[in-house]
Amino acid sequence: MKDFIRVMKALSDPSRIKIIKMLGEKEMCVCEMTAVLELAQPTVSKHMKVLEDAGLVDFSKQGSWVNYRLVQDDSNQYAQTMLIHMKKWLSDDKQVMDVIIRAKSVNRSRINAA
Amino acid sequence: MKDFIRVMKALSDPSRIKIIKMLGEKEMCVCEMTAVLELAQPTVSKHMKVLEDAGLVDFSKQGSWVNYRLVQDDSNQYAQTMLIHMKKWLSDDKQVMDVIIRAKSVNRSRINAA
DNA sequence: TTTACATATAGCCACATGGGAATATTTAAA
DNA sequence: TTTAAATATTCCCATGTGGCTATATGTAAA
Repeated sequence: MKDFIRVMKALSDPSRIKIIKMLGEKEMCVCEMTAVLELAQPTVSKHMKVLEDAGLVDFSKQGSWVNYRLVQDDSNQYAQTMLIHMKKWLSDDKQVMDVIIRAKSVNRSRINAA
Repeated sequence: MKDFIRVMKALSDPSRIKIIKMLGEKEMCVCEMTAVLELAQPTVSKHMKVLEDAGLVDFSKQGSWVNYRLVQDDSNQYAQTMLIHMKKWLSDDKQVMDVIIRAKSVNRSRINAA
């Protein structure tokens, strides 16, 4: 029950939905998601922890960057099933389309250059 | 986005999950669910409104009783898909099994007889 | 060892939400 | 029209949560 509810709660927030949809397109670091979502960096970090605890995302470290990606393995049935649905769902949502477009052009090495 | 999140939020609470699982077995009125869940009646009514707004349940009135049931039609894709998963998911959960057993023996005409 | 950058954590605030008691509303029976 | 039962609504409280700023931690380059 708790595992299931953790997944449902994780998917109950617009910012986290946007993150899931962006990660469906490509791996991203926290600073890239922060730039695209226009949220404070700690806010994004907190969201990533919620998603990770739910079994929806994991990450690999690359220098000081943390690359987040959607979980691939089948260790959490609820998370995996929901991720499969999320591939199709909300793809035509205005807010989602907007962040995906901006995610495509974001560049981690230029974020703080402006 | 809002429709989707409404469904996720509706499924983010243990009491509402128990209600969904019970309604998967049979239609129930508010007084029956109140008895089985051991919650106050207004609490159950409020949960039912959340589930209804999410497109997960609807009801028919029978005298002063309100019979709630899982939505059957396909008007809300997210709700329908989740209900299909819920048929299988959490069926072996201890809390869920407990309420289902008690739901089977509850009798609306005897609830206030004790 | 500084310095700079990326990320995480801690602490705070406003608001959402699950719970209950009290009360209003609805419906049928007396 | 009372009366009684089922349900919905209102109001309140404690807790959870998304947002932020400030700060700590980690990592690599100078």
